[in-house]
Amino acid sequence: MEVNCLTLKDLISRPPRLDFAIEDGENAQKENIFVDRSRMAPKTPIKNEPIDLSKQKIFTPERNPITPVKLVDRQQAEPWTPTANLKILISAASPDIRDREKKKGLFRPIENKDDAFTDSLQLDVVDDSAVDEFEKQRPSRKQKSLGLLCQKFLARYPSYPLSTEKTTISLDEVAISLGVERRRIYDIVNVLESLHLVSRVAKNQYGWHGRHSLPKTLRNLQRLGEEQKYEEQMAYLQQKELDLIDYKFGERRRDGCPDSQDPQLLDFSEPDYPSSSANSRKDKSLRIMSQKFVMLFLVSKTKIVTLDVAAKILIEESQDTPDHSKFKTKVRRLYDIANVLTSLALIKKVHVTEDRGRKPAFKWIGPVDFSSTDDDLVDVSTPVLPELKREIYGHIQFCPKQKLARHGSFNSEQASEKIQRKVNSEPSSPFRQKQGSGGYSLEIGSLAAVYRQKIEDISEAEAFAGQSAMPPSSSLDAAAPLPSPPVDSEYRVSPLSHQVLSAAQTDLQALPAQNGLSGRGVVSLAPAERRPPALAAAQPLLYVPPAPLFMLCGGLREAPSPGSGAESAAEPPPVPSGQKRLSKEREPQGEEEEPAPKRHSRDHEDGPLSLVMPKKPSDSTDIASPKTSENRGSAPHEDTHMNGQLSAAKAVSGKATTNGFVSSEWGNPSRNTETENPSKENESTKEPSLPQYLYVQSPAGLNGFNVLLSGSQSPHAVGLPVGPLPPLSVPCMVLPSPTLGAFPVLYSPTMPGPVSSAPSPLPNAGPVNFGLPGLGSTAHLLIGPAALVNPKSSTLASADPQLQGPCSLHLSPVMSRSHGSVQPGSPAYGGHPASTVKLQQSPVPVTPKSIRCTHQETFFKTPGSLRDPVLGRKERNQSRSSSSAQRRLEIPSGGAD
DNA sequence: ACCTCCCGCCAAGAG
DNA sequence: CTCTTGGCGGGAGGT
Repeated sequence: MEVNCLTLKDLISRPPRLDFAIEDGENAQKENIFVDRSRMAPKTPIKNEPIDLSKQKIFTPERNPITPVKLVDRQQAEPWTPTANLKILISAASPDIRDREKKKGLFRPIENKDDAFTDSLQLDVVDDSAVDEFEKQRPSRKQKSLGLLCQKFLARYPSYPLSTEKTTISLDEVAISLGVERRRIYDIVNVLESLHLVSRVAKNQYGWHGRHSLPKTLRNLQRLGEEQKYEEQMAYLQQKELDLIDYKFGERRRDGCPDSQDPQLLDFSEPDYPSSSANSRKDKSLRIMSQKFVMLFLVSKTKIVTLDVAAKILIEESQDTPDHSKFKTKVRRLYDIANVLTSLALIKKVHVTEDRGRKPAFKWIGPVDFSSTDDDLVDVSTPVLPELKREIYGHIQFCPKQKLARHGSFNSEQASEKIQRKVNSEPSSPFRQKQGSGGYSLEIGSLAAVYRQKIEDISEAEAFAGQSAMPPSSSLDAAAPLPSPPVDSEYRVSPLSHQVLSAAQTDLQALPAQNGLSGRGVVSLAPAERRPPALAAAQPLLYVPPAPLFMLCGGLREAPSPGSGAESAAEPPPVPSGQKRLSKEREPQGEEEEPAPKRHSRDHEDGPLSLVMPKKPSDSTDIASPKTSENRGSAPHEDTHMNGQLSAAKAVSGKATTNGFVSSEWGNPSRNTETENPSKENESTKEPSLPQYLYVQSPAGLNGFNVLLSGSQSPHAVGLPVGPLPPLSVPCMVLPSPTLGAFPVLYSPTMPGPVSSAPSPLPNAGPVNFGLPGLGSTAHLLIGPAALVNPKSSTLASADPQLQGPCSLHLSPVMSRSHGSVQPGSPAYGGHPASTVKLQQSPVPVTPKSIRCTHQETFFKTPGSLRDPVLGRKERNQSRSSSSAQRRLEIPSGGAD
């Protein structure tokens, strides 16, 4: 509270101008802000007002000539955005944290400027030094870029929301929250919609689907692109001068595939997608352009598309007369689209040098192999949980024989076959074969083999329903949610002592499993029955389920909690306990996806491998009492699955029953940043500490799988109290050594028993969260691509789910390279898919957002409800009133509210 | 000078 | 008619 007061003061004291610029990172970003500054007073007051309000948000009422009222509305309480408040509080609470945050800012890549900016601002404010800085900091054009905005946007939602969750996106809210005009949001949403990441639900409302269907969508687009013969067109254009070519194109197009189809095409995957009516304005929509643009990449052998070629093709298709202005316009649009795609870590900027010179181009860095989709996998994995399918894909899991048997759907062989089939099949996609797929396939194949063996071995084992999913192309998508296996008990780990683990951290491999285990931790493969009751906290034990389980997944993103968006806004409620908050914050944002170039850069800084705890948004309360339930098993798989994730998050927040696992990491280093500050928060939360893992080399019974036990992370760092460890809470990871190579592992501490229905979003947690079915709620393994340790790549794996995904799967070299190549600065943080994280590096949880969850969720989720909240209404009204100015968003409320 | 692409006008669409 | 969407392109920041 005090902090808040201070903040206000500071703000007030500042020169008015500064205020504008500053605000939250969010606000800062607004285009409006700048505009306002320059124009404010003189020019259109009306329009400006809203803006001003938002910007000024409370702090500088006086300043605002225009809209004093709002100030009133806003309570004094909210000098800043909630997020800002949180940050402030945090910093006030801990100088260390503050420092860390600062560091982060420094580390952050350019893209993160916003965040950095925000952070710095806040910090500055606190410090008082600020003014100058403000001025300096005023958001640059880049800070206001669509790509950055998109990252923030993505950060609010889980890449792989639980199927059960329905996240709705209120454009108004988002715009407000992000501090931009709605128009900008349309641009983002349109592109996302083209990939079916979102779908329009109603006016001003979109539903968030996440990346679950991305592979499928891409596959469809690829197919369409092939049908359209885009590859040929591109090749043709590239060879010849665009100008000359044009007309030819037209001819070809007609022959080949009708453009008209395009709109339809869009529909393919999701129902929501309203088919666009034919020649309406919509035909030219950004959505369609986006799909076509993506198709070009998917069809291209080089995976590189130059904007001029893309523009040409688009113009052709649109049958517009190819005049120069049209071309220019197309290119502008392509940049818009490219920015969003870059934020999704699907493409990255490159330059192609040709005779003519350097041409702007983009390279596809997203998933290349879409072959394995959920469908098949579904069968394998889930007779039980149909729903999981979606969530699953991209993940490989092992299913206990029993379950399978139970369902009667198949036996181990079948399962393995399916997997392999999946992997191998798909002749249809050239890409996969071509690119990295080879490596990928191999891996999968080996995994499948392993899987099969395991299954056989397991006969006795307990069952848990596992789903085995192949990692589809999606693997690239970083954040695939792990299906958590629900359940139960089979795998338990007792917490390991930190010390022991710490040793491991440094060099996992150095420690033979045996060694490590012998002392404190024992790894035993035991069926559930066997598993001993909870161990004393001090002694860590690892039980390994008889069958190996595992695997990899894309990122985990669990919770879709909309909350992320709330970040700024959501935060409002004072954080009850610092701990809780922290834990929450850590949450990466969903965004995992995100893309965030920044992420990687940051990531490494702290954590070695990190675990990512999903934070659980809403249930902070729960958190407190972790229920370590050893037995969560009872829960249905679905539940478990969800729970697992949630639980993990909770656990984290909760203090991780375990030892502080929670704090340590956030897994997502890369996660972007997202929106606001979250990153800061997270960081603060995070610990620099190393990840502690105990590496056990293929313990007997594991068939070559290596087990990583997470050491506790230094809870202290986070400030989380180290609670008694719940007996089972030790997270562990089992990796097939040979096959997988080093993966970053993220694990979530055990979850508190109950899984809240509301999933917590782990936005950025890059790492994948696994729930081992056997484990019970307690043990969840998260593997974050970022987290993955790859000896080879020094780069940090970005937390990004997206990035991660690939990593975990072992992208083809090509892919990895490309990622690596990604410019750090570029928004495409995604760049390091391949990168394996060094152990030392822990992915830094980038996303602070987690904190908000609870509040946020509500905030975001129910737009309708949200709106009601004062702010929303006001804003709307205002905006509308201002409607004359058509679009200005009024952000007065400052989203924060 | 060229690449990028922010910004917001203003019209099509939706309700 | 009001409000939502979003095409469009001027013009400015970045290199």
